[in-house]
Amino acid sequence: MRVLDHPDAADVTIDDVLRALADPVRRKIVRQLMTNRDAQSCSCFALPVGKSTQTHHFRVLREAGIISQEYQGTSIMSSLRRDVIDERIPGLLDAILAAED
Amino acid sequence: MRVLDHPDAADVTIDDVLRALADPVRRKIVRQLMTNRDAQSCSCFALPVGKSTQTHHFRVLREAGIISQEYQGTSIMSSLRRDVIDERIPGLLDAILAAED
DNA sequence: GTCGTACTACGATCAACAACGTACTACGGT
DNA sequence: ACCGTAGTACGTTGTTGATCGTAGTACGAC
Repeated sequence: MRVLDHPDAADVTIDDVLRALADPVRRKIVRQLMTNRDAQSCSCFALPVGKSTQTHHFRVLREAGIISQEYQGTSIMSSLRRDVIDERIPGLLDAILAAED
Repeated sequence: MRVLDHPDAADVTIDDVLRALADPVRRKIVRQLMTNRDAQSCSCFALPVGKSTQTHHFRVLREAGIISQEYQGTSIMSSLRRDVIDERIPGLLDAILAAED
């Protein structure tokens, strides 16, 4: 069972977070994770890019500290690290969710 | 007297705004404009990049609708379009200002 | 008009990044 | 053991973007 590593809350930088959120595909992922609060597998997201590109975007989000991912069978369940982002940049996620894309 | 054009509030997209704010130099400009509320000339900003690069960053911010700029003599006075951003993406600027960079 | 200041325009370079396809791994089910 | 599913890894391509330097413009002051 592979394990993915996630940055500690203290290592989450506003720079990484904003760079990660400056892409519409990744914002779509985040928005879906905010509205459906449960962890979801990557294939639950109808993204307009190929599979390997999806992998890339999920990794960017994970490495920025925005989502957490853990293996569950052949799937990876992703969920929002709301506590972390709300601690580091309070209000950011809500502001982005509220604004229509 | 040259005139610079600015996007209408309605044309300001979250995509452009987030892309613009995903750069530390541009965030520094925005943060300074938020704390010193008056319009300031480009040379008031101690930015760690060359002059032509500064021009580039100011233009990105202006074209994203985040700042307005107008000529005043040989200088260009820049100010934050707080009303526009607060209308389009309420809470975003405050969230970014509050978070330490 | 001449000079200095403030900024722009243009062209170049280099790094970052989004996207893809193919080949691969890991796991569950049969 | 075999197959299918879910996702990764790797190498590549094309685009965007940050940076710079140099040359140029526009204005104010003298």
